[in-house]
Amino acid sequence: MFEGCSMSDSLPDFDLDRYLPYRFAVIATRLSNELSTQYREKYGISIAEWRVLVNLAYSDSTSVRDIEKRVSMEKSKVSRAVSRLQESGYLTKEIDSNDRRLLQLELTPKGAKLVGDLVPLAQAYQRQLEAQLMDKVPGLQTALDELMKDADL
Amino acid sequence: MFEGCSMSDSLPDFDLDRYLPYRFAVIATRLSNELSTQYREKYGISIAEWRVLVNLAYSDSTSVRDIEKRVSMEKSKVSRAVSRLQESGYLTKEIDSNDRRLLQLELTPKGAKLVGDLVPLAQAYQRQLEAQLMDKVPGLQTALDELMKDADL
DNA sequence: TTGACATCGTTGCATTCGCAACGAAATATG
DNA sequence: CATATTTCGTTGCGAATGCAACGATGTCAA
Repeated sequence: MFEGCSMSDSLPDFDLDRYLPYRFAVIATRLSNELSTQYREKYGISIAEWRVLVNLAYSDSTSVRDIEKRVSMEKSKVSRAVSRLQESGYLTKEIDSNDRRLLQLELTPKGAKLVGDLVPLAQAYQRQLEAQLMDKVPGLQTALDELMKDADL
Repeated sequence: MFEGCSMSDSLPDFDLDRYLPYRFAVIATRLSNELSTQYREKYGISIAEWRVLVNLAYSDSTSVRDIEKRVSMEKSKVSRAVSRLQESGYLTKEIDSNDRRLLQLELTPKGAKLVGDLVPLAQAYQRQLEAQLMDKVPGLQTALDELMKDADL
């Protein structure tokens, strides 16, 4: 009841363990790291690069801007991830002929093969999380839906 | 059904929008930034520093190690945040007399006053999130409880 | 008691990050 | 048309990050 209050100075009550920004930060870091260590070691891919690859494979995003919005990553981060992936031969950059400011990104066969290797790892991890969460999955997902809603304003 | 499958190459089905590590990363970044811009501008405090302050105020953590575990931050990150806060006069560092490897961190009155200013901002943001989530809050929190469980293994 | 081992906090270093500024290209305005 | 404004992707730069190594201290066992 009087948690966080000492004798002389009185701080407002505050429950860090229920505080959502903090909880999300802790869990997000943990989930990202647990998985990314797996594919970093095997394939030398960073988290940013993973996101770019998956977006190219599973969404209509073809430009840096599209990915930036879809994944809410800084465009400089996307740009550098794309460059590294291109140097490694996982994707190609071409200038969009309709709007020459835009890039047309495309997975190479080598890139598609890499995604084919990476996705099963991700799926296995997702299943592991869902097994841990059990019946709490639907409630979690709908809450996440709500929080993702106005992500692109 | 056949999403993510093009004619020649066949990628495994994968739904990025339900993928938990990705969703947590996006939301966590968004929540942290929205709040931290508020107090960065007003008080010049970073996210790492905020977490150290709140832990000192609202938990029994007094050493760098305690905070490191509680908040799952790298110890170097904690160490540097602590140093900055000390330089600004928000906390004091003393060597633990029982175990001289440990630090005894303590908020100064100035630091306690800062926390008293910061926490209402955090609470207002929490209320805003809960208002958006409505009845989805309990389901979310129990799911987060589950995911935080083995955080300290 | 002594020496091997573990723990705590700091620091060096290479990498990554976010932000702002930039050139090129497209669009809007006059 | 001319030119002001906006958009896209890249890059420079200072700050932050993660990781390993380190000195200092504590613990454990021979």
